[in-house]
Order: sequence, then C-alpha cells, then structure tokens
Amino acid sequence: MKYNCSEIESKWQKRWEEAHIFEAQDGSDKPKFYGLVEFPYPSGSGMHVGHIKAYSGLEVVSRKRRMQGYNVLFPIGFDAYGLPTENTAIKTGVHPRVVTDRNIEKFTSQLKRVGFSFDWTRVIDTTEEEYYRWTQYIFLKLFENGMAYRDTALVNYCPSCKVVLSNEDSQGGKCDICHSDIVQKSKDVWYLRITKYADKLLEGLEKVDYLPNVKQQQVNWIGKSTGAFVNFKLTEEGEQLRIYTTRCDTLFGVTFMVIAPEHPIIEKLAHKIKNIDALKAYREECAKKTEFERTQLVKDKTGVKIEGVAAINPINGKEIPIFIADYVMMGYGTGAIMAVPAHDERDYDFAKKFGIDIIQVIKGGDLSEGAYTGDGEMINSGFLNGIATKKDAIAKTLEFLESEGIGEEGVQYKMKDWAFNRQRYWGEPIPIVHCEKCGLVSVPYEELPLRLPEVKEFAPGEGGESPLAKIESFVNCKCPRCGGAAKRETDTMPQWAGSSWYFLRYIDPHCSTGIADMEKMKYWLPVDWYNGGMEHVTRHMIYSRFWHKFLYDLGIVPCDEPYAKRTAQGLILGPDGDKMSKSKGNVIDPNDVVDTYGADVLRTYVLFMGDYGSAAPWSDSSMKGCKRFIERFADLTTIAKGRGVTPELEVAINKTVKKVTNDIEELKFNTAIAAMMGLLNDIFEVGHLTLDELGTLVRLLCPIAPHICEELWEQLGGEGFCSLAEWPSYDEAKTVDSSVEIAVQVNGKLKATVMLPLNCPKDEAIALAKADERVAAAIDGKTIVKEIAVPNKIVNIVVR
RNA sequence: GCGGGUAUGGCGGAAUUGGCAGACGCGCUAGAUUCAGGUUCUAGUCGGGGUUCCUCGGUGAAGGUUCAAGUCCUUUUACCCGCACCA
Repeated sequence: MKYNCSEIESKWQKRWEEAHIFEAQDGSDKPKFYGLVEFPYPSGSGMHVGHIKAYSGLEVVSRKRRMQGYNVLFPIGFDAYGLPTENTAIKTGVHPRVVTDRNIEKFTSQLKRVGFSFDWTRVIDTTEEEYYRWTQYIFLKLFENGMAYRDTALVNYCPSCKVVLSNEDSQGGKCDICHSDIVQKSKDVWYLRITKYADKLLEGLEKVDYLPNVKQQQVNWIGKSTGAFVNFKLTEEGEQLRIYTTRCDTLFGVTFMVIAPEHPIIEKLAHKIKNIDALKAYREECAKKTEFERTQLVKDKTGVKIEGVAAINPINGKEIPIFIADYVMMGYGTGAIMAVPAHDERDYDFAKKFGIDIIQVIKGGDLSEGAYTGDGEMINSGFLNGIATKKDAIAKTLEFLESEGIGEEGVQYKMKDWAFNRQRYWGEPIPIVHCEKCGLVSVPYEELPLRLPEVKEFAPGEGGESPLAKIESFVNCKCPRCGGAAKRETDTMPQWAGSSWYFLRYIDPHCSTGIADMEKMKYWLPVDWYNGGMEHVTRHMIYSRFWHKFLYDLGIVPCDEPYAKRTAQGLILGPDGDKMSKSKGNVIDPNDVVDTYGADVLRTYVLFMGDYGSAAPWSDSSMKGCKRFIERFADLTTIAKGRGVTPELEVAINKTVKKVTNDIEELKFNTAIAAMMGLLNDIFEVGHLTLDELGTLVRLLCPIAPHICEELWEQLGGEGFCSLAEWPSYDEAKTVDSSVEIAVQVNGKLKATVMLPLNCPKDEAIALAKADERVAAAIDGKTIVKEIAVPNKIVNIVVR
C-alpha cells in the first residue's frame, strides 16, 4: 500500500503533542529512565542526517522504555553559544541572539518532523539568561574554591579569529574553527584546575559502563604516568635542576641533561653562562615555531649546549653537560630531563648528532643501531648491577634516591589545566571584577545573571581583546567588596562551559533557586544512558565529569558520576564515502528525505544502514528498501483476517519479539529491523495472520517507525496510543522450533542436512545422520574414527 | 612511534560467540504487470567446473591448534580513529 506519509505523520505528531505523552513526570512511582543525547549546536546550515542517526538510537530505546512502563526523561536542547553564530553576526550585522533564535527554530521544526519523542517542555538554550545564570554560578563556585585562577601563559592564538584557544581547540597547530595557523602569544588567562581531579576522573571510570574505547581515550587523555623526580646538583654552588623520569633505573646511563628553551634557570644563571646570547637566539627561534612545527618536525633534533654551567649525576658524581633543546617541553614534568641515550630514542638521536657519550646500562639490543628500550639485566650501574628486571631496578633506585634525599617517586599527567576564556562576544560573561585594591572579586550571586551587554560591533578588538572591552558601561563598575572603582572581566567562557552541566538543567529547567531541585536530581540522576559522537568523549565528557565531581564535593549534586553508561554512534558518510561536509556538497538534508520518503522511512533507514556504532555511507537506493519494507508492513492489514499463522510462524513471531527486544538494548537496530523484514517475508508467504498477531508486530515496530504504527494501531482498534501500549512479550518456550535442521559433515565437510526433533539424543542423531543417502555414500567402505554430535547443531563423522 | 579498531559477494552488512559463511537490504539478471518510464509481483544471484543434481575452492596474506576456524594462537599486510619529541 502506498500511504500518504506526510498526512499520517503530521496527524500523529499533532496528537502526541496535544496529549503530552512524551513529557517526563517528576515524582512518579514508575522506574525512571534518563536517556541523554548530545544537544546540537544550532548552526545556520540546519541539521543533517548525522544528527538524526545520533538521536535515533536512544529515541528507540526511550520509546521502548515507555512501552515497558518506565517514566522516561528524553530531553533536547541547544548548545547555542559559539563562534559560527558570532561570525555570521559579524558578516551580516544580524545580532547573534537573532541568528540563534532563527537557527533554533529551524532545528526544532526539523526535529519535530522526524517525530522524535523528546520532552519539548524541557528544552534548554545555553544562551538564555535563565540558563547561563547558573553557568556563571558554577564558575563562581569554582573561583571561590580555588579551582579557577588567572595565570600568564603562552597561549595558542588564532590571528584570524583573534581568540585564544585551548590546546584541544588548536590540535595540529590549526584553529579548530577557521583552520588558520596558530601562533604563540603571552597573555593573562583563566584556568580551571581540572588537574586536581585527574585521579578522581581516572578512578571514576572503574564504576561506569562506557564503551571500552571511550574509557581508553579518557585514560590516555588524562595520561597518568608514575616515575620519579630527581634533583641534579649543578657545578654552580647551591643550584640544582629537578627532572622527572619514568626510568630512574637508568640513572647510571645519564650522559647529559636537556632543558626546555624557556626554562627559568637560564635567566637565573645568565651571569654564569658564557654563551647566553646563543641560547637566547635559539629560544627566540623556537618561539617562532608553532606548536605544530615543534611537535611534528621530529626528524631532526636541534639544541644548544650551555657553556659555563654543568650538572652532576647524583648517583655517581660525574659531571655532565646541559643542553637546551625544543624536544623538551616546559609544559610537561619539570621542563628538564636526564638524558639516557642508550635507552631512549630521542636522547639517542640527540647524542648521535652532538657526539655525546652513550653508556649502556641494560643488556640487550644493538646500540650501533639505536636505543634499546626493552627490559634486561643491569650493567655498568654500580649497586644496581645484576638486577634482572626494570621493576626491581626502579624500586632499588628509588630507595637510594629517597635515602639520600635527592629524589622521590612522583606522578605526572598529560592533562593540563583547562584554559577557560575566550576574547569573544557570544559567550557567558565571566562574573569577576578586577579591583585595584581587592584583586579579583566575585560578582555577588544575587546579581547573576551578569548579562551580556548589547554591542554594536561583534568583531573582536585588535590583539585579542573581547568586544566587551569596548563597552565602557559594562567594563566600569564598582568593586562589590570595597565599593571603589573597578573593571569587569571582559572575556567570556569557552563553548564547553554550557554543555558541562546541561543534563542537570533538563531535570528542572525552570528552577530559580539552584541549578536544579535536589529531590528531582536524586530521582533522575545519574543519566542512565548517554549516547553521542566519539569526538566528544574526551573534551566534553571529561570537562562535564570534572564539573560534576566538583559540584558533588560541594554537595550540590547527589552523585559523583553523571553518566552511568556511554555509547557512541558512527558517522553517516556522504554517498561518495567521504565525510559529509558543506564544502564537498555531499550533505543530506533530513527535510528532503522526509519530504520524499517520510519520517518513518528516514528513521528506519538510518538505523538499518549498518552497525550503529560504525560509519556507513548514505545510499538513496538502499533507503528505498526501507520504504518498501514500511509499505509492505502497512499492507499486513490486508491479510489480517482472523486466521492465525502456522505453528512455525508462531515460533518465528516469538523469536522476532525476543530478538528485537534484546537487539534494541545493544543498539543492534540493523539486525532487529532485518529480523522484522524476514518475518514479514515469511508472513506474506503464509498469507494470513490474526489481528492480535498484527497488533504484536505493530507494537514491535513502533519505536522505530512510530507514525505508521500509530495509524495501524488505530485501524486495529487498539486502545490509546500505540506509543504507550504495552511492549510485546514473548513466550520463551515458543522461541524454539520442535524440530531443527542439522548439518551433517563427513571429515568436516558438509554432506547433508537432516531434520531432527529438538534435543535429539546424540546416538539417535548420529544414526539418523548416517541414514541419509549422501552421508552413507560418503562413509561407505571407510573406517569410522570418531563421531561427534553437538545437540541441535551439527553431526560430524570422521572416517579414514 | 604509542594506544584502540577494522578487513567477509558488485555494495551496506549478518553469522546464536568454535558448529551449514554470506541472514536482511541494495544492486544486478530473467519473467509477469504497465502504452511507456517508474512502481509492484515471481524466480535467480560468492567463484570455478560439469548443469533437475553434484563437485572443487572461498571470510586481506602465510602458518598453526581442532573432528570442526570468519571466530582461537603466531607471523604479516593494508586501511581507519585517537594521542603524539609526555621524558
């Protein structure tokens, strides 16, 4: 049957809305389910089908949960602060507020056309005063607890966007937004002390149900390493260099030291250093390099030896040279290393280039070829000689270092503190006042929200100043503490701020006394299932876990981990197999698909196109298969005439109910849909089924293709909404056939298949298998060596 | 370089976790319906060889374990993702 999908779909979307059936109930006795999808950034180009796939997974789970009797919270909102909107405003002169509202309207209509069962009464927009008031509140809490601080730092600066970027936003030395080259610039910036939560973030992973690769990425991002800090005395009396190493066992193999070009000891000992000019020249050269060049061009080691000052290896008293080189970073460890060329590849390269001694202290490898980084017996190492393993050698060395007071065990993290400000207009104002007398002062809570002022020019000022700096009425204020003249912070928060706590606000979106009511949070938290893209599992997820843990420590939220479970969907690639992008012109607009095929077909197709977690290219013709399926499914009404299906089909229906029920829980929508397609084919072959049986199938498909199922449900005379009807159950006993087809192999090669009763005893199975002509022929005249029978699966006869 | 992953027909992908490889869908071929295109329906569709049926080969490559391997082990290649001079 060809049906008028747009008529049916708008009919049911309207009815759902009028009956408020997808609204979550606070304080219900039902078990709760909180399903969360990553809220979109409302860009001007509208949604593409990737969004639809991303939301369809938990949409199906949520709809199924409702039918299973859960009180479901499945919200949506908009992460609306961000640069593209601001850039549009700069280009067109239209206020970001207007651009944002327009985009949100467009996104909303697109989402509604697909029939998502979001609770539209809880929509949030991170740029609304009612929302960002609480983002600012959390910032003040962070500030008051010493978790937000200001520091002068070399920052990644995008000369094109004129903003300071975090390391994460400038990966590969390119700006995340405009892809220009990043340069280094010294600036006063805000940091959040996320490193203080490094261990908690790591430990928390043990009790959550995240995909293994999600956990792994977070572990790598935090990058905890255990090693030792060691102090090296210098030839200059009273001075020392502190280093971090994970291989203190190789201390006897240290033949030089390397410090970062920016290491402060250079300034401190400038008067002793004979070649200070050469060092400064080298440092300037390095500063010109972008982070990208510095980390990517690894082939060639460069550096300069410090003349006039040397170091002393604390373990054997030997004097060793110190170099400055840009392969050592100021941002990790202490900015200084002990170099062991025999057992570290970078040190090896450097030593070869500069003709430095290489002393082997671990047996193994071939030092003429390269550094040996494996395990082995200690040699040339004084009291460590003869120790067979790295672990033991490290333990012994640490013992020595600690007893001599020259070093101790320590840990390091790759994760750095979070650079938390942007010199932009379209973001949350940082609620801080700079007072000459009092320093940094919080804006009082009762003055929140600190409103984003109106400006005429959205473009950032030269040199990375925020546009807010130009608004005198905003900048000039009274110090909340001393009442004297003061100036407001003019930077705004980065885009990650609003998304770091949005799942809390859904629980109580209009709460005016806090971020959300505690009792409601206790009911809904944690998020039971969070699904989103792999690109957000480090930055966004770690940032929000950090905020949540901080709020938990303050007693503001009731649990320490926000997300109980995390999964990720795969990308939808363009029909050409490339990533969808506007520039390639291969973006599929969900509106176009809904227009021609209908929302149910779109929903079915994005879930059927492949494994939910993997990337798959879009295919219009493949989607036609889903259209046929939906239409044929609707045709079932023409053969539902009271006559029941065959016993075999009854089993098939039970099997399918079981499979779909289980597959949805594992996001295996492709196989769930395939099973329903297969069942549909079988039913048409038989040619009839009861209305009751059709009712089961309609409810089974409802979470995936809800509009047509509501329509069919109504035709069948079903009670109420199909979307709220009871999820079909299955009879476990009826999920198995009374007889099974068994493969019979001779010497592992398939010879025949035989029908056997279920759970046929081994002996009987073998006897019946041998009775088959083809099997008999294959074993005729041969000696039977072994007979294997796996019940309900296979018989294998081994002959010689 | 390190970490994680993937590799199965012309394509997207299945395979009850060691038990009939290729479910389901697309595409393709033939036939029917249709004035025609589209739609719909029926049959076929991993490859080779003989053509009701049978036989041999087949899951990136090479070995191995096993009665039995897409699945486990060893070696290897290609691609994807993340991190990356992290000491």
